[in-house]
Amino acid sequence: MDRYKNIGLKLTPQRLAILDFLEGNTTHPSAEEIFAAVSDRFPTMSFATVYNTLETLKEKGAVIELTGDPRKKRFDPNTAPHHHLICIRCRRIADVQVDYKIDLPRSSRMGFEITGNHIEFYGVCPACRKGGPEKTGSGVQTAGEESHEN
Amino acid sequence: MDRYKNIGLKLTPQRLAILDFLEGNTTHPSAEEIFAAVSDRFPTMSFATVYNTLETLKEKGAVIELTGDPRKKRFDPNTAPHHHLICIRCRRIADVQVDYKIDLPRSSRMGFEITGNHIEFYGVCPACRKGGPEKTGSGVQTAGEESHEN
DNA sequence: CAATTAGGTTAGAATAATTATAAAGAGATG
DNA sequence: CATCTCTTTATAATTATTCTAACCTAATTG
Repeated sequence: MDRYKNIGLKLTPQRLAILDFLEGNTTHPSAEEIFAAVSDRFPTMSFATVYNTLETLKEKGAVIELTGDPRKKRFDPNTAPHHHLICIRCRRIADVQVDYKIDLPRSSRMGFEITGNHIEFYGVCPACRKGGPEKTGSGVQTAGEESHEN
Repeated sequence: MDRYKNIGLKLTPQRLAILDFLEGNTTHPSAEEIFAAVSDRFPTMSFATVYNTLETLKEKGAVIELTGDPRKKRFDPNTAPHHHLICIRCRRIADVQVDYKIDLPRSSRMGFEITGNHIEFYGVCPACRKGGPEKTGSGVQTAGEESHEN
């Protein structure tokens, strides 16, 4: 929690509650899940505060907003460079700590100034493999991607 | 267009109009943009038809649904394996045809059965570099990712 | 050709997620 | 204490997407 003291952020009780829930959390929660968890111990919490706080934290670089789940925003308190493994059935997201050196050749940059990259691995998680969860259907961003496999 | 004849799909005028708009389109349009473009030439087009058709095409593997824009769904008629370069300001998405061999070591797969992967490169597009477009703010999925750079 | 069936399309309602607004609160400063 | 700034809250509004029910169309059958 110390890491938040010096980012020029007023640490209100609500923000602390959110930060406390996020700290060390590897489930990549959505705004909804954060709201649910935090309003338990903090019944006056408002949904707007969750979004406001997340937006602020994002600007300060204390959390990262994830893509990969087209249905809702998800947030990751782990701001160190890492990639993700996404279940195409239930949308569960796991961390991938493997470090890849991927460079986009200048000739392919289309004039963009590159600031970073992120790899999404797709797959079926153990639970879904046994006909488990599967709350979500619609496989996203998977077709044709198999050939990247080895 | 021939590629669509044999995927077991009834080629109605509406579907043809959508397919025609998508064909060779590299702008990764959203449902909204597709609707706007197609209802020009086809004023009776309904939004539901756009979503229905895209969902059907996705199931048939004729288009890919993209992640990378948290605000809306986007679709890519290019189903060959490729990656994307995303402007963190205006959310424009460009194709990256470079082929990367990235493999997730078995020890990092968390029991997932891997089906594919997708790299998102982040950057600032030429237009936004000159204080151009920038319709969107909120940089997504960029913090900490710089260190993947070379 | 009338009746039937199987999608497909449409308009509009309904949902879900997110964002905006306006009023109230809390803390710091002069 | 008055003022200022920022935060929080409740609620309304917006946006994107999905659902529903009625309608349409083409193919099929009798």
